[in-house]
Parts: sequence; C-alpha cells; structure tokens
Amino acid sequence: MSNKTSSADRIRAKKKLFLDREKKIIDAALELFLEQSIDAVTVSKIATKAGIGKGTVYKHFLTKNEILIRIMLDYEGHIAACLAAGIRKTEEGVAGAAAQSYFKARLARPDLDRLVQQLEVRLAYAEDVAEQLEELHRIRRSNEESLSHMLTKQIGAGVLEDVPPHFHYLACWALAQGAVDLWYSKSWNYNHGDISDLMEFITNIGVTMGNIGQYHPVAKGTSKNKNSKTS
Amino acid sequence: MSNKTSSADRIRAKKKLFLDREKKIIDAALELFLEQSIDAVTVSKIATKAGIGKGTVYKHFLTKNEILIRIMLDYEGHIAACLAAGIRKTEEGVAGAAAQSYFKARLARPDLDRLVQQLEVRLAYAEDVAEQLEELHRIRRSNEESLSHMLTKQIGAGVLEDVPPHFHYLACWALAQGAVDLWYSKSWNYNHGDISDLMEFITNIGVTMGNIGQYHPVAKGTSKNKNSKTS
Amino acid sequence: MSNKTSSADRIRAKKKLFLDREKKIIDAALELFLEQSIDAVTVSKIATKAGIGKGTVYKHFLTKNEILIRIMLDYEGHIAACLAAGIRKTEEGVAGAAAQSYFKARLARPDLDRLVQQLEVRLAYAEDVAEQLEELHRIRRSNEESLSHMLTKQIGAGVLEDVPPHFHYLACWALAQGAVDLWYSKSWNYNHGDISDLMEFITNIGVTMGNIGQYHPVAKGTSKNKNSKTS
Amino acid sequence: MSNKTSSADRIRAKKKLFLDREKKIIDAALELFLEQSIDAVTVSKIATKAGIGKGTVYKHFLTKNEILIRIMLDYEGHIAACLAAGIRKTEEGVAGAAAQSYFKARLARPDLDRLVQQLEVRLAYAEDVAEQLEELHRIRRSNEESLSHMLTKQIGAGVLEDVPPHFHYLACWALAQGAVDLWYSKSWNYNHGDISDLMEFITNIGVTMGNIGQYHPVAKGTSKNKNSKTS
DNA sequence: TATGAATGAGGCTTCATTCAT
DNA sequence: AATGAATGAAGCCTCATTCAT
Repeated sequence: MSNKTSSADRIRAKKKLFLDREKKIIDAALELFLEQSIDAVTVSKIATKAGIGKGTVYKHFLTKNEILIRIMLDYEGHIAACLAAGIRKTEEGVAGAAAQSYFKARLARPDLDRLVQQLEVRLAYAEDVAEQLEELHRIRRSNEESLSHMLTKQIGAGVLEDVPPHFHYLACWALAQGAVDLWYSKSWNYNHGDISDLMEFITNIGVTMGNIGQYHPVAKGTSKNKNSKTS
Repeated sequence: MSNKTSSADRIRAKKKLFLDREKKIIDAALELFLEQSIDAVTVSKIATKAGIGKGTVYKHFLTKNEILIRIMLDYEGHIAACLAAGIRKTEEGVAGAAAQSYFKARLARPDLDRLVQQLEVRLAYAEDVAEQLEELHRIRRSNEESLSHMLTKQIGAGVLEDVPPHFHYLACWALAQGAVDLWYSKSWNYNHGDISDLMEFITNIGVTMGNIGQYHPVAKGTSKNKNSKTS
Repeated sequence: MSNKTSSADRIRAKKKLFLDREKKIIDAALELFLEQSIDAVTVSKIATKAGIGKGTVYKHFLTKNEILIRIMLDYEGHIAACLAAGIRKTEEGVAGAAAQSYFKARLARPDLDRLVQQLEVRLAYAEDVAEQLEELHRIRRSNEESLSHMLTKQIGAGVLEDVPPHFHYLACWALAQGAVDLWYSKSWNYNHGDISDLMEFITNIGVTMGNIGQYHPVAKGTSKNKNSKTS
Repeated sequence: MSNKTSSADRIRAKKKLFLDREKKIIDAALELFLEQSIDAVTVSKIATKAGIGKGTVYKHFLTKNEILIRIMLDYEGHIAACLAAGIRKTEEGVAGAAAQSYFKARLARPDLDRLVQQLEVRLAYAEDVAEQLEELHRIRRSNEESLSHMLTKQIGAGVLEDVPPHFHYLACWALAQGAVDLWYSKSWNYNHGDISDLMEFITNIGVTMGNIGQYHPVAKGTSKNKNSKTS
C-alpha cells in the first residue's frame, strides 16, 4: 500500500514538476519579450533562460506561437476578471467602478499590456493558433453582455449619453489602449515624472466619458499647476 | 539648341521615371502590408508587385527598413500638417478645431494609421534606421509647442481643466490611437455598421475631453437609439 | 551504476561525434579550397562535401570566416611547433637546425601553406575575426624571442653576420614564403621534376644565409648537371 | 583640305581622349585596390573614382577581370624590362647586376608588387582572362633564356654553384617574392624603422645566394649593431 | 523523458553586366 | 559614345521544428 501511495505521490510530483516547467517557460519568454525586440526572441533563448533544453519546450507547446498565445490568454483572463469585479461593484452602486477597475488593471503593467497588443498583431494571420486567438477574443467579449446591461441601465437613468451602449465601453477600451501606447511612446517630450498624474488624468476621462451633466474635473492631486484659477 | 533642350528634357524625363518608380515601390509595399502579415512581406514580393526586379529596389532604398520608415515618414508628415492646420483654425477662434482635425486625419485611413503604428514597433530596435526614427518622433513633436501655447491659453480662459497643457493633447493622442486600434479589432461584437457613428462619438469625446462645464452630448445624428428616453 | 556509466559514455560518444563533425567540415573546406578558387567555395558546397546540412555548419562556426581562420590557426600552430623543436635542437648544438626545421615544415605541404597565405589576405579586413587574426600573428611571433636569443649568440660567436638578429629570421621567413609561392607558380618553365632538388637548394640557402665564412654549396645529390665544370 | 586635317585632328584627339580615359580607369582601380580590400573594390567604385559612368568602363574593358589583368600586365612588363636591363649590365661585366636590378625593381613599389601577386591568385581560375594570364607568364619568362645563358656562363666560371641554372634565378625570385610579403606582413614585431636596412640585407643575400667562395657580408651601412665584433 | 544537434527553406543584400536613351 | 538604371543570380546566415539517443 505504501507502494501505491508513493507511486501516486510520484505521479503527482511529476505532474507538478511538469506544470512548474511550463510556468518557467512562460516566464522566461515573458522576460525576454519585455527586454528585447520580439523578433529577437528565439525558442532557443527561451529554453536557455528557462534552464531547459530546446526540445523540452516542444513537449509543452506544439509551436512557438502557442507560447505567445498562452501569454496573451493568461493576461486577458486576468484583465477580464478585473473588469468583471468592477462591473459587479458598479451594479452594487459604485458609479464608474467598472471603468475604473478596467483602467487600473490595464495600466498596472503597461509593459505587459503593450506586449500582448503587439503579440496579437503578430499572430493575426497565424493559422496554427487561429482557434486560440478566437478564444482570446471570446475572453475579451466575455463581459460584453454584463457591460451592455449595466450601461443600458445608466443610459436609462440619464447618466450616460443615449448612444448604443457598446459605444461607451468601446470608447473606454480605446482610451485605455491608447493610454498604454502613450506610456511607452518615445514620441513625446513630456516629462515622464508626470506619468502617473497623466494616467490618473486619462483614467478620470475614461471613467467620465459619455457622462451627461456637469463634468467634475478635479481629482485629488491631479492638478499640479500652482496658480490654477480653480484653486 | 533644340539639341540642348531635348537633352535637358530627356534628363528630366528620366528623373521623373526614377521618382515614379520609387512611388511604385512604396505603393506596392503599402498594398502588401495592408493585405497580409508584415513579416510575410518580403523585398521579393514588393519587387514583384511593383513589377520590377529585386535589385532595383535597392537602387531606391538602402535597406528594407528604409522602405518601412519611408512609409511612416510620409504618413506622419501628412498627419502633422493636418494637425498644424487644425491648430491654426483653433487659434482663429474655432474651438476644438485642432482635436477635430487630428481625429479626422487619423481616422481617415485607419488601416494606414494602424500599419504605421505597427511598423514603428518593428523598427524600435532597428539600428540601421535609428536616425530616421528619431526624425519621425521629431515630426510628431513638431506641433507640441503650438499645442502647448494654445492649450495654456484655453486653460487660462477656464475652458480646459487646469493640468499641465500636455496632459490634454496626450490624452487626445491616446484616444485617437486607441480609436484606430478599435477600428480593426476583431475582439468586439459590435455591429460594424455602426463604425462611423462610433468614431464620431469617440471623436466628440476627444474634442471635449478635459473641457470644463456642461458637456454637450448630442451631435447631429449620433443617437441611433430609437426609443431613447431623451427623445 | 551501469546506468551512470552508460550515460556518461553516451555523452562522451556524442561529444566525440560532434568534434568529428567539426573535423569533417574543416577537411571538406580544405579539400575544396585546394581544388578550386577560394571565392568559389561556398558554405553550401562545404556542407555538401562534408555530407551535412548547411545549417549544421553554423553549429560549429559562427561565420564562414571562422572556418577559414580555424584552418589557419591549426596550420600555424603546427608550424610554430616545428620551429620551436628546431630551435631547441639548435640550442643543443645542431647548427642550422632551426632554419632547417622551419623550411621542412613549410615545404611539407606547400599547397596548404600557400592556402593559408591566401586566406590571410582575404581576412585582412574582416572585422568578425580580427581578434583571431591577432591570435594568428601571436602564434607566428611566439618563437621570436627564442630566435633572437639564439641568433644573438651565433652573431656573438661570429658565425652570423652582425646585423639585428631579427634580420636573419625575417630573411629566412621571406625565402620560405617565396619558396612556397614558387612551388605553385605557373610562371616558370622549369621542369617540375626538379622540384625537390630545387627546394633542397633553396632550403640550403635558407639555412646558410647570413652565415659568415666559407659557403658550402654541395649538398648530397643537388647537382644534376652532369657535365658541370666543377665535377 | 583644312577640313580633312581638322577631321583627322579630331579623330586623333578622340583617340587620345579614349586612351586617357583608359589610363584613368586603371589608375582609379589601382588606387582603390591599394587602399582597401580587393573584394571591396567594385566596378561602380572604379567608375566613380575615374570620374566616368559605369557603362563607360565596359567600353574599355570587356569584364572586370580585364582591368585586373591589365594592371598586372603593365606591372610585369615594367619588372621584366628592369630585369632585362640588369641582365645586360651583368653581361657587360657588372657582377650581380641582374639580381640587384630585379630586387630593386620589385621592392621599389612593394605595395603594387604585392597587389599583383594577390590579383594573380584571384584570377588563377578565371576563364575569361585565361589567355591574358598566359601572356603574363610569358612576360615573366621572357628573360629566362638570357638568364640561363648568363648563369650557365657564371657556373662555368666557377662563380656560382653548379646546379641547373634556373635554380639560381628561381631562388632569387622566391626571395624577392618573400621580401615583398615581409614588407606588409603584420606578423612580426620588428621595428619598421629598420625596413630599408632589412631589405638591403635581403637584397644582398639575393645577390650573393648561390655564390661560391667567401661570403662578403658587409655592405655600406647595413650593420647597425654598434658593438659588433667584426667592426 | 529530456535533450540539442541537424536540418533547409527562405530572408536580405551585393554587384557584374546589359541596354535603352 | 557615354550613361546609369535595371536586373537577378548567388551568397551568407537565421531559426522553427524534428528526431535519434
């Protein structure tokens, strides 16, 4: 009997080892993607960084693209969960909680968020992961119904402008998307010391965009203009 | 004398032919980039599509990357010009003209705009075009001063929220960026029939974001909700 | 335990196989270089001749130039060793042993020697192997000190002409270099049947050049002039 | 009649122009070959340096190789002439004049001499200039008969060692060849300030190699060893 | 089961030569 | 006659994937 137990243990241990290795691969890939050009990341490098052999990588992922898609799925799952939580809060009465959560989630790791955007572009035409890519979109859309329901209510309440409800969340998505791009854009002179204030400013816009009625600019420490007229 | 003239003519004709060929290459590249994955576009394919030999491409561009950067520079120059025109209008009193122009310009050819975004990512680490990439950023920044000046005035006038002026145009940039992404995103269920209304909605947000005071939702035909409560 | 042993054995066998393949590549390259123009030898041809895939070559050598440099280093190492042995003999009292050894070594495989000379010219401006090229020169110079020491002694003893010691070995080097060129020169009418006698004649000069005092022409069977006046 | 004359003049002028241009091409090629790697010299560069169009080059030379061979033939013709003059002097009684002239000629422009050596290697397998290459060898051999005749006499006189006469001039050729290589070799530590003394030393060896009887080391200023025992 | 050597398709680029003007 | 744009063969190298050990 102890034999059986130890055998089961061994199997379990092996499984754990296998899963650990999978995570190692993902992490290694992620690290590499974030520190260098995407094209520069080869399967070889990933394997080396993960501390395993190149062949082993293919025991876990059928193709290189599957590693990429896996990173994307993991990330989008996380974002979707955050959004879902935000939606729940909104439904419980906290106005703007959904957008707030969404922005916060996406701006928490802008580097990773941007990476996922870029990976998506690479894989757009990849046939070997077309199905998983569809899964990715499904995850993104997973909250659409709740969002629509929520927004329709708010439109009905006169809080939000009366446009098709998806206009609201799509605009919100667009702004978040752009905010992430902005974070890493080399095109602007702005002082990067401002970055969190800037993101707060943008988040605030995202939370209130489409709102009807008085716009409430303020926000705690956003204004850094000493001699502002409103102060 | 007629000899001289015809000789000059001939040279001029040759130069024109040469420049035409350059445009042909760019156009061929563009067409291919827009219809398939960027990695799938090879110099060979470009040459074939342009109806010329592979070697000829290298008479016009030092490297493949120079073709890409050229596409980008051409485009960004156009955008910058549109923005500059908008800024002028704003300064002449047309409120929101700058943002309006900017959004219009970028959403006029969202496919091209998106391509340029993607090309930029590819070239981020390319050493052979580092300088031209810097030039690209210079073009983008070329209007920053005018923008800052204009926005500072509007902040002073109490029209815009009192934050560092660049917050305003960066937020605007972010939203435009995201709007373009949205256009081609496959992640959403929304009816693409809506697309121009949606973009108008977003543009409207872009034009008024950061504005203080009453938000004016309407816009001509934006609302398509037949049984909206406000109607 | 047998398991461990066999595992270690397997690893060792693998390593040997790998090194064997390296030798195969070198040999294939060598064979090709010796039978056709250097420019005509492509990596593809080398791989084919070695019976392996093109990509495999790059598992062993970072660039094509590294194959060339490797051939050169191997050869120069051998020559330097021969010279070193000759120097030792000279120091033990065998007059002229160093020069003798040197000539013998270089003329043992004049084709290979000449190839190395030519490869060096090709690589003179190659940036990717600049360092290894320096190593090559280091190998060549590795015996300079011993040579200088030895020659200084002989100059002191009045055996050699009193010029800076390096004059002697450089002259010797030059003659050897030229002798190799001569071997394969197509410019001369001389009967190639003579070749070894000719080389012996030259070697003899090399061994005695710079010697003071009676020159001893003879040498065993060098003279083939039947009706020479001195006979 | 003046018409005819001017027409003839014009033709003559044209011919001169044509020949001038040919020289320009050769000179440009030469200059380039001497200042950079041989492979780096393209027909384009030659044309540019010569100040003419690429196509024009092909009006003068059928292929690129013909330019190379032309450089070689010009040079070898010069060397052969120098040697011929030396031979004449020797026959007039000046001992060693032939070898002396030969060494002097080849060491006058060691860079050019070396270039020709290298070009020869490149063209060894070139089919398009095989014939001209043969011509090159013919030039080199053009003095063989005189040399043989001269040397046979000296052997008969007991001045030179009794070996086939070509042994003597081949050995001499080899040393000259090697001396040129030595000039540009990067493999040696010797002080390049010595170079002309070194070459004089080698020339001296070349002139006396194969001589029977007392070796006369000296030579005017060759010895730089202050405390030499023979002084 | 893990490994990493082997593979070869395919990308970018160069340059001698041609030929229409 | 002079030109230089056009050409495309051919070279080097990369890397995702396979497979024997």
